[in-house]
Amino acid sequence: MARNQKAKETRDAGASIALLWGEQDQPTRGPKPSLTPARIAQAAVALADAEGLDAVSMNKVAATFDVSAMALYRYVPGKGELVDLMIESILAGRPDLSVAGEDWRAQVTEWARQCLRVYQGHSWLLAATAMRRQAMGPQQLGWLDAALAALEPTGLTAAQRHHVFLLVVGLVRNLAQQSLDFDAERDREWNRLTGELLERHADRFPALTKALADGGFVPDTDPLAFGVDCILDGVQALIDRSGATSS
Amino acid sequence: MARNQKAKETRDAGASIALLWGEQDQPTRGPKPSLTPARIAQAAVALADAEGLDAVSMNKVAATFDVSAMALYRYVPGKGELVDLMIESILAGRPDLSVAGEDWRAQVTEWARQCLRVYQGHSWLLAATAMRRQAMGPQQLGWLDAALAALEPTGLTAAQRHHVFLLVVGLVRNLAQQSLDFDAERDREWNRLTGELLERHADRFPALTKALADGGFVPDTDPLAFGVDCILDGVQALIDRSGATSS
DNA sequence: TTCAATTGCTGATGCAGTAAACAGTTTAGG
DNA sequence: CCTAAACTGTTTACTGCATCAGCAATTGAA
Repeated sequence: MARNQKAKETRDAGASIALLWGEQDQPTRGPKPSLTPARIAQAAVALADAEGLDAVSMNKVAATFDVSAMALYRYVPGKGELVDLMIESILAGRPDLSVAGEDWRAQVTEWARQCLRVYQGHSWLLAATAMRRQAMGPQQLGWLDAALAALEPTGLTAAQRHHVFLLVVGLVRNLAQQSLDFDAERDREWNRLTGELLERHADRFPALTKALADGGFVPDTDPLAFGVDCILDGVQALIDRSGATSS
Repeated sequence: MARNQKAKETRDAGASIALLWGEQDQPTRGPKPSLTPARIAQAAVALADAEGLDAVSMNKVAATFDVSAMALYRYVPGKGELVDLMIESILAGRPDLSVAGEDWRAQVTEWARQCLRVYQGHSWLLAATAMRRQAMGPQQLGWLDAALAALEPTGLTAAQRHHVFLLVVGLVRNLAQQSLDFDAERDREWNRLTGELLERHADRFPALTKALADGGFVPDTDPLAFGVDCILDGVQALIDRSGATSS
């Protein structure tokens, strides 16, 4: 029970992974393929960037190549795998943290900033990663590796570094979500109406009401820097503590 | 452009919100309605709990009441709004933080623990909240209010408290995601295969490889406590700093 | 040259959400 | 009391989706 996502994940796992890693022997006989998984993924990304994730259907993607929908299935097992490829596609290139110097805090901050940039540049990424299971391809692993590398000087255990990584990713995703909601003007109406309701039920939400009165949720500082600093101050405290313990 | 989610969110926003808040004047004339939005939402939740979010279709939900799919549209504008109701339904009841005493750290920790319990009890919640825009109903606002209230003793600004809230939610959601991936046995195969690939390309992922060798990502402590402590240590540092500034 | 492998196509299937029109039920207002 | 309006649930139908099955054309290996 609790078969959370798509129930039909029974398709050959090996094939999907080989696809993600680009490790499939191409055929010798037969007509030359006119497409590649990568090109298909690129087209899908362009479509999603322009019209949102819902606009990405096998038909529409195929249409950009003047090809029938079923042709895509010669390159990609199904739509889910296509989404995986899309994700890998926009994560291409491991983040470059060298601009942040040697300081691990600066490096983690830079990592978060670049990650956020990706999310903001592709508004569908949030939905896409939530839709699919945690199926990490090489590019995604590259980002993970970069973050863990930045955290190595902290001296934390692998598990601890992983937790910190999760904290930072969570922050980035939340900020991305937030900035998506923010400039969606059709949500203004919604916020206005909810605001009215909130006033009417102010007694049920005392802290929230007070917070709104206090200037509300308009960020006064760079939210990313704030969040990362908060996390990393916590990490620093952890380092100090374990250092004190071990000495 | 970048019309992230469903393109057809043009349906009357006022009606959806009235539905969420239960603020709709019920009719006098006509046959007595045999259903209520709340009962429909409950049935949908049961379905999602048992068979996953994908199993929640208007048809299946309607079938549990021996009613045609279209009958549901007399109570709910569309599927999106139904999902919103499902979310509100399982968040019913504001979290009770009194067991944690007066300490704000303990209260925030307790909030996170209860929140995580909800996510883990309803494996579809992650996907559902990611699918929908940030459309908070009263129950969701209640959780937000409780968190903000717990953070009031910190003396942080409203915006800062909101950021901390986002950090904690991000943490909880990541942990939920993680524990979902963990006990999904059909992902074992996937992890095994990816592990092999990773070994073969160890040079591309030095930090990751080393981390795996170091005992990997098996959590050695309570991940929730670790994350919350990390965040709250950061908050404490922030408090100390601003206290020093103002004095 | 022959044949097996491979590509891309057409057509069909099943399920999803939902719009429209309709038939039956209840109550407010004359 | 009676009619008209409001309301409920149904049937039918439309659109779009992912995907399966089978076919025709192409191409390298034998």
